[in-house]
Amino acid sequence: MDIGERQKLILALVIRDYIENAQPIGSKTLVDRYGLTISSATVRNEMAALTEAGFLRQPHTSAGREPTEEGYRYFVRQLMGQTDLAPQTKRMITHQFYQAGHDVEHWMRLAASILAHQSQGASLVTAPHPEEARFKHIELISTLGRQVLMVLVLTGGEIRQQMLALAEPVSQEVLSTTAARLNQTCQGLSAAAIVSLAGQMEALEQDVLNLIVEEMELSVAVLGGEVYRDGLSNVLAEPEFAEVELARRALKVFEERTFLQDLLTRTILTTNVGGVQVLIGGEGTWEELRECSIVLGRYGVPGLATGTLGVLGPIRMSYGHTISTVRFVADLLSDLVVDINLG
Amino acid sequence: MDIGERQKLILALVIRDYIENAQPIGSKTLVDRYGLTISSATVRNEMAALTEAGFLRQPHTSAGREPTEEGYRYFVRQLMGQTDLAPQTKRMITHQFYQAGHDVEHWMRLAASILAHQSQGASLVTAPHPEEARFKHIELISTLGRQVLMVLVLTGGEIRQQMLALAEPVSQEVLSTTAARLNQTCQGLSAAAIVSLAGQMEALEQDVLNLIVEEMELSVAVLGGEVYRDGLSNVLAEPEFAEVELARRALKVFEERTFLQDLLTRTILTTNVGGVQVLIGGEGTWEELRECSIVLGRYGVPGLATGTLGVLGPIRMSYGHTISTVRFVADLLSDLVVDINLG
DNA sequence: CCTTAGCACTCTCATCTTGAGAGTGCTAAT
DNA sequence: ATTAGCACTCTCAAGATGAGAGTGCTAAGG
Repeated sequence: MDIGERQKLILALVIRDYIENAQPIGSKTLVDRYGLTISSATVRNEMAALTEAGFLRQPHTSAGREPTEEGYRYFVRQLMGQTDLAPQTKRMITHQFYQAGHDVEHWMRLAASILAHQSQGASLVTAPHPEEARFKHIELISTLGRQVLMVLVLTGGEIRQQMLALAEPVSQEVLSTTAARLNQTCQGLSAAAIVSLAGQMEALEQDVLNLIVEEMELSVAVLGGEVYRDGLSNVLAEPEFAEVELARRALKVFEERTFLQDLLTRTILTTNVGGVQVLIGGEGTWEELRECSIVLGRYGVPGLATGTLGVLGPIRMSYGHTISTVRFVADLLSDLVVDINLG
Repeated sequence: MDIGERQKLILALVIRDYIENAQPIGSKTLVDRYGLTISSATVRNEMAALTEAGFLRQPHTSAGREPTEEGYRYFVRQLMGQTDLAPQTKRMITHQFYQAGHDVEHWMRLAASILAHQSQGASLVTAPHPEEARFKHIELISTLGRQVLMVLVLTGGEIRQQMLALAEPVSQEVLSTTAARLNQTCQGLSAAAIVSLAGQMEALEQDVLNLIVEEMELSVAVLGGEVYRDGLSNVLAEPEFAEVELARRALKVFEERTFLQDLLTRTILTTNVGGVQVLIGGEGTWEELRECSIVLGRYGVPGLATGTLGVLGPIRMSYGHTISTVRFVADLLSDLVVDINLG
């Protein structure tokens, strides 16, 4: 699918204009608006070729041209080139993270907020979780009664808490010694290894062990933890969602865990940490996202803990800026994961 | 503001019809549709009186009547009567909670999901947090390096985690003994009491103490913890939000923490646990919510830990069902808080 | 052979007109 | 007090119309 230099220029201009104005543009307007030194008739010919090639489209016989999904893909892959955030923007973002302290929850919210704000789209961030969970520390805390609170810390810094109902009340002392014993026994073990320890323990320890394994397995699930979202209302401001039904479907996708699960598992696997993937117009797979594009990134330390972050916007989004932002925030979050694990 | 019996009947019918059809209704249609034994002319007269009284309104000279905000308020307070969920619905909801185990995060998500689904609106649930935080337990866990993870458990079952950066590395053993000492010293104390302990400790303990106090104070803030949302896309399906700009503003309200903070602090204080409050059309205070109503409830155990839950929908929402649902789910969550604390 | 001026043609969109339908308020009769 | 009857008002959907934007094609020029 090779096209000439002049056609590339025209395609880029059409896309750039469409991203800004959300309206098809014709040959004459294009020449006038961007001061081209060729005539509109020439542009018309080139546009006809680009339409033939599947990069442009006419909504109706006598409107201008607008980019097709294929056109956007070509643009993002071949024409756009690497962009980077303005140093000033980077400083501002870094500063905000610096002020946020060391609370993971806080970082997640901040990341979602920054992504949403910078891209004027809806953002999504998943908490970092280990690709393979390993035991680090457990704590058992008695509440009033037979309920025990288990706090489980995994390598990668993830914390999971769960209630455990005992058959009969147990003192905090017994709980503490049990926890201490388990901390020693299970240190650094994987879920599978812990399972193999079963059978050689008394009832209380056995119960706790089962719960530990359960939580460790949940933790490895792609969408086990919390999902942080922001800027959902941004997408409603875009003119392509003037039709509410379209907006509703796009939002619904972002809201439902089952859908996100699907989306993330299918794309995450092919994305490396630090890499960014762009899904344009649902890529033929997701009907509900036909009017949307998604920029997904991954952060963290492979083998230790990773998370996903992304932005959803109209197809007509500003890819350069969004991709740079996702990449930059992903790098910052990766640093966080390193901090938690290595000080 | 007293109105006759027949007027009450007509007002109730208009509201009931408007909730169902989202369209103004005229005298003749009302008589036909509900098989009234009085003539349309009589209904016209009564409607004129209700309009005079401020309960009904005509969008334009020759449309039917629709309820005003004042009309809804009168309806909710005087006309509606107590409603309750169908036993079958209750069983279904209880069953779902029963299956969800004992994980607070899970309960919150489930509550939001059920509220959204039952009311066909957007729901919101805040995690339970103490009205006055008291120290219960602390745990210090060394990560690789000088970073220490502090896990703080408060009365009411709330757990807060925070990173602490030390000047120099400290072994897990030292951390454990420090934690043990603090657990003894601070047991059951309030933030204020812990502050007064300062000054008589070594550097490490002092650092941890400061962090504890900070977290305890955050915990008492109305919106300290996570906010769980669901069903945002539901409101977009309502015909009153065909105008996207309206929908966008309503969603934005639900999204921004600052706004929620405001909303909750102003209304929570006047709501008892188990009580339900209804805000209709922004109540003159919230311009962005002019097209919306909010049903807010509170759950938990006063003095121990409480949380808020609510539903946002169009003014034209089914108040009876929504209120019953909020009340029922609030009761279930209250049981959860009791469970956590009393086993 | 590539480029471009000129032109006839097409299609949308905003604006206007028009008539049916729904609803109202008033008056007079029951 | 209630209601039938009626003249009147206003909205809304369905055509009608014309300006504007854009296209493709042809033929002329470098």
